[in-house]
Amino acid sequence: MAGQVQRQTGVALWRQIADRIRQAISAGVYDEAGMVPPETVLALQFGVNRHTVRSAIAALAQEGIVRAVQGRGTLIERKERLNFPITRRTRFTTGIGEQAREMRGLLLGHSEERADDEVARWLKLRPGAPVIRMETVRKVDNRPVSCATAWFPAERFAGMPAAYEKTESITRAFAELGLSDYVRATTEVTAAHADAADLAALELTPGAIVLITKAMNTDLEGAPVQYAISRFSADRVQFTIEN
Amino acid sequence: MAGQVQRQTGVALWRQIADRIRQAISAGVYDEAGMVPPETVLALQFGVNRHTVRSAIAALAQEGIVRAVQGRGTLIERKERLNFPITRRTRFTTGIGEQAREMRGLLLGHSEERADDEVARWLKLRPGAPVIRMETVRKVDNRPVSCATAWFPAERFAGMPAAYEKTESITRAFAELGLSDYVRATTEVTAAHADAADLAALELTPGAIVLITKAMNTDLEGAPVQYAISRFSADRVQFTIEN
DNA sequence: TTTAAATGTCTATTGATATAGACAACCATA
DNA sequence: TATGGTTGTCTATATCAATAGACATTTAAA
Repeated sequence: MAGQVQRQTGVALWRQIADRIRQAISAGVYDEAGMVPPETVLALQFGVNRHTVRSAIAALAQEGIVRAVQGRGTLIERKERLNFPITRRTRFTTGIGEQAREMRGLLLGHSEERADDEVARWLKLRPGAPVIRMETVRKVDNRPVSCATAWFPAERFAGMPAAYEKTESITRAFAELGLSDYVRATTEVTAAHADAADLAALELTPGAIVLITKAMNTDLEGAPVQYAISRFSADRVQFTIEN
Repeated sequence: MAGQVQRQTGVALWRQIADRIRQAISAGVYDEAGMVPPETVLALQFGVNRHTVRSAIAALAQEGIVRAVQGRGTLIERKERLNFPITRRTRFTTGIGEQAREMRGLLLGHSEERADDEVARWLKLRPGAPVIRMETVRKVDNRPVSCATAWFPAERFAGMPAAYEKTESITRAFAELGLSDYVRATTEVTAAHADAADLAALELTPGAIVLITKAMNTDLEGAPVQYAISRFSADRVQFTIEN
């Protein structure tokens, strides 16, 4: 927690400080006390005014990460960061495992459309081939952790939206459609600032970071069955790649 | 490029716009013209004043990504985003492949110290066991793309810093020390805002995003030989996981 | 050589960000 | 029940960020 905060960078001090505190909480720096240091201490630490620290804490409170109690201090409410293993057998539903009590996928919308160049390349279709597109949000313990756009070959998986809405899981939806097993072929990972759609879907505060994956799943014969662009809240998620 | 820009988020509009334009350049959106759209067009697109766009472009010019020429327009100078495959045989040096002309690792500093709990857990040592720590920066075509802290078991790899400084590569340094082959066992990926150290080491502008990996390499018998925390400039890098 | 289109510069104004200080309200505990 | 430590609220001020408009300067092409 040594590095100082930076001015005139286009990123407000209160936001930089909020990010730093969030990270410290997540790293377990304040585990012993179970609360964040007093505002005056933080102000001294970061070399800013107490009011600036208060803005940062207000933002964290808005996210539900801390709760300030007058007279006592600022309590840590939540510090988890979910871990997603990325392997040949990556599945959202089972990947969570025992890290949470409940997980579900919600279908926001879907349509049948023609594959653009990117989708066609990943699904190994010709551009213009019919595909099913699904917009989904995945929630863990009722908190959204990722939103995704997924494409499926239309001929083979016409019933996908209905099956997903019923089962709330890609794995189970595939099973309903007769595909009992599939494997993760490729995953690309990048990061960016959350855009407006992310903020809404993931209930984030502006300036948040999202981890973005572009993933392709195939059946056991190697034929692509799904291409998906998923956006994960970087505060709530990390990936683990086991080779 | 549809999503609008967001106000009162602690991230200045000019910075959000700079990030968006940088990403668009990197994605090849402007490849045809070889230049960024006129300021007035961008202002309309983002729904902001032309002066705000100018601030964003000034920041990108400072990074050396674009060059504004009066009367002509804003030319794109540089648009790379390096791809790093993460596999069982992940190596920084060879992973770059033909994406660049030259790559080198620079040793910033090193020390022998005792393993803390985290390092001990990853290297499968007892806490307090002696380890070599190295701080490095990796450059591709003379531009820094990542900085890393790496730990090695001290008994086995005492000569690591010297070997790395000489060979500028982990793989070659291991070879010098008698380890001819190794494999990537685990990689964790997260993202965060760049901190002060990142900004300096990676020559970033404040507010930038870094992709963070925690990686463990083992020898062919499965014994850990290296644990490293690397921080990559998210603008310059993406990861690909092939399963 | 003219013209259109683009970036560069200047002034002025408004709102968000940050600092500064003072004091109120609340909590735990000595 | 005091007291010290903490968060909450208020006022005031300075600086940065963003908008608005006008006009100069440069380039490429008609």
